[in-house]
Amino acid sequence: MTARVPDPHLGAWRAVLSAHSALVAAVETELAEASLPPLAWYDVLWAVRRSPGKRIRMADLAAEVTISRGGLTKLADRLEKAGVLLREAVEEDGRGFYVVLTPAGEAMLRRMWPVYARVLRSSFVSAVSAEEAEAIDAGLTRAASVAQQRPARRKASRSVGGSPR
Amino acid sequence: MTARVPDPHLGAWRAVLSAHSALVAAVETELAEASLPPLAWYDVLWAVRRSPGKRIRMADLAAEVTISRGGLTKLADRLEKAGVLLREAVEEDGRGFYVVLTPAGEAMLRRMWPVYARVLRSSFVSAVSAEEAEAIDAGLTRAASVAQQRPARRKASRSVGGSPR
DNA sequence: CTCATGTAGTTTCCGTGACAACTACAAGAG
DNA sequence: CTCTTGTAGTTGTCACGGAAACTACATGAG
Repeated sequence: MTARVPDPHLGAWRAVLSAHSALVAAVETELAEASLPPLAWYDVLWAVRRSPGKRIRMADLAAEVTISRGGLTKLADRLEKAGVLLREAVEEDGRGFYVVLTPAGEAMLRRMWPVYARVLRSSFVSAVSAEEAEAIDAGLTRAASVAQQRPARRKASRSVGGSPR
Repeated sequence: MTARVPDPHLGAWRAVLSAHSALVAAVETELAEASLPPLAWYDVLWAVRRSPGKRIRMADLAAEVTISRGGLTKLADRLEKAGVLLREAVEEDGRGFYVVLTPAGEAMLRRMWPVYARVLRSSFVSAVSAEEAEAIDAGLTRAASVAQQRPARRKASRSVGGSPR
């Protein structure tokens, strides 16, 4: 029953799981305490903000934030209702929309990032050395890309964070 | 208020997020293809199995698998209905239950692990060097433990001013 | 013993996301 | 053109999990 996964790797994988859940939970908690929206909103806003032209098609956005297209439609509905983004019809393609941020959306991003960053600094930066960070980045980026090759079928979870600017 | 997070750490955090989502998705896919239950079931079964005496209280189990108590009640209901676990009343405490595995539960675990392990080997072990694995384990385990200190709501955190106890 | 308070687990209600069916438009073949 | 097939996005349905109210039992003060 001990299917061979080397101990160091098994330990590393467990660490990934617990760091992920602990940090995401911490970020969500801090955002909620600051009366800010959940991390999912940040992911979407940030994905739009960093896209070329600061606009992005729904399907591409869904891929960016690793959510289903149907799920994104509803998430975007909420964001639009909150006034932080807009859907603009695409001239050349009558089926599609560009998602763009409103000024309120940009502002929201600027309010969320410091909270996110504070958690990262206090829990992640403080606990991980620069060398470890390099190793984590290198190893896990490779693993993620290998794992993504083989999405026999899909499913998803959360995505990336970064600094707005 | 440009909350700065060092680049290596930011990159590492992004890598954690994408590796987590890609690998979890891959495992879920493979489990589904093998007509096996989702990862959440594995987590529960495995947590029970590795507990001292191979039994564990509901609340402790909830903490182990990072799920709310209410959520665990329902998950355990499904598992129990599937015949893979049982709730045994605790003699000394009329409120509580021990969760224990049935033989079918042990068998389920033995069928699930090879699938899980296969994905880990093909996506994680193959992409991550032993040294990187060590660094990932060390760094992320530390980060997780630091992060876990804080997601709990502001309790009597008398960190300031007064003398402790 | 009795009462107040705390704890274990369950239940109710609600928000969210996956999946598949569906609508509208696009694009290439003939 | 027109037909077929493919793609973008939305909608309906469903399963799952969180939060808080709730029940039953435990425990310590008096």
